[in-house]
Amino acid sequence: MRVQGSEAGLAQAVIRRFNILRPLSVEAIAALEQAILEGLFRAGAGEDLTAEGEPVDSVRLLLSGWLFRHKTLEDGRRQIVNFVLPGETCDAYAYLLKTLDHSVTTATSVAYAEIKRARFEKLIASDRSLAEAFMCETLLGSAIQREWAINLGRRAALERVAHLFCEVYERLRPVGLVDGNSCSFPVTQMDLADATGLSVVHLNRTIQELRASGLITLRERTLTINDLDALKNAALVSPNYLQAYRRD
Amino acid sequence: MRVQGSEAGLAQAVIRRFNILRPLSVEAIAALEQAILEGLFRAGAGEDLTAEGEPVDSVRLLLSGWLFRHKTLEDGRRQIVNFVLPGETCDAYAYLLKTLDHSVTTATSVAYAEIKRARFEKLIASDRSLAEAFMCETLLGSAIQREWAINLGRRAALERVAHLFCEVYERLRPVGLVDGNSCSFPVTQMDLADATGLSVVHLNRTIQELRASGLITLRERTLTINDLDALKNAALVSPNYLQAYRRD
DNA sequence: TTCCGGCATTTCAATAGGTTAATCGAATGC
DNA sequence: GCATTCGATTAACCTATTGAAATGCCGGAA
Repeated sequence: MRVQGSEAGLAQAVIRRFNILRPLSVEAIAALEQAILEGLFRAGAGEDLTAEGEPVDSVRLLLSGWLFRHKTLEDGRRQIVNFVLPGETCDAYAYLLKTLDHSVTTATSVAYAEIKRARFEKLIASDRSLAEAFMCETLLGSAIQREWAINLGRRAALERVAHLFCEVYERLRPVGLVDGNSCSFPVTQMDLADATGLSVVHLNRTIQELRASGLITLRERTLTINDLDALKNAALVSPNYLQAYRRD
Repeated sequence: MRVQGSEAGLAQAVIRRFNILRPLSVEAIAALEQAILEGLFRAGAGEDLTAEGEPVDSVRLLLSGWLFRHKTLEDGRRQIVNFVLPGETCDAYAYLLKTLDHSVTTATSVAYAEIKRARFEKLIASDRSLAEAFMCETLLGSAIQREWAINLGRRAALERVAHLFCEVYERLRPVGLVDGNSCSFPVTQMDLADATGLSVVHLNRTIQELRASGLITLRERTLTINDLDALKNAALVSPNYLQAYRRD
């Protein structure tokens, strides 16, 4: 759905995030904002933005709401391979590949900006820092993806879930989407199970355990981390993979 | 170790691979080859090329041999998050991030080319296709990483191992490193366990099972896939994620 | 030749996590 | 108001995978 009317402020998460990745000049920010405002869209929860096997010809920037990147096996087993959180880029440069290897689906209702390939290439050609910021976005996505690999491959259930909570919290923080020690967490247990590679039943057991230990509160789609250090400890969080989110 | 003397042919895997990612002009190929020959190195098996937490200031192209990308938890649990195979790029653009989030270690003795950041940037600025090829390299790495996520999260032991075998075979094929239905597979069972998120014991059992079913032969560091279709079937291989390896 | 170390293999007991299915509450549609 | 659906929760049972430890194998060093 194409967005009508004034939407000032929507681009804030993106700009904030990009500014952390690379310090941007005033002109670069204006150019980015301009490109965003030219192609604003909204979608409801549970809609596919792109499906595995399709070609893509544009870049999307998520302004608000959450997306899932996921893949499904023939027999229906599904793995959410990553979340896309507000301010993050959906598929920078993906038009270079023939087709997408995974699907992207809205977890909530979302607002996003769509920048067509030609427009995007003009944009990054116009400013070096902007191009680098998009590149960082891609690299950071890869780093997160690798962390998910060790999460799925080597962490036990409790550690996995705890880790995911920590990661989401730390990814939301720099764009201003955490409120004290709470943040939105609009994900069903089924989705959470598919993100952590667990069964729904065991995921539920695991969440109970985290609740019982007092580390987190999770209700009404809101996650509260009662003791971040303790949670990170329980999750065996790696120190380096989200570094680029921090300013020097 | 800096390589001395004539090393013609070493760059073949890289050039072959890049040419598949993007058709390259004669000049681009020459420039790439030139850059490679300027910084040839070798290393023995088991050496760290870069360690987690270090900054990187160059791009590496693997000419021969295998590398592991891996991460380790505090208590020693290790996950190999990907292999780097001949012809593949180690860390294009990684100098944009502060530090590396994972370690890269040689699995075998290797030859690689190291291109310093400034040299690399000059190289990609000189030719659009070359820049795009490096970009594709990065994107393809991400796609593979996502496939590893579903492998670790949702495939059962036998499927996981079968999938890894298929993937490696398909990644080696386009650079000319498969011989009929065989390819080199210089990975100990311990490493393979760390790559598939299994214990060594269970990995061993799983390999026995694959052998017993006649799908593969694995001995003396050589993998033979007796029936590729059957193996892919057992692995529930996804159709799209390696697409870019194929020419149109 | 012998000793040694790295790797593969086997065994066996223990368990983390999966499967199935039933229940419950809240929200939604009619 | 009632039926329906969706998500969360619980229970009972089951099995895939782990962990520890011992054994065997092979190639290299002395």
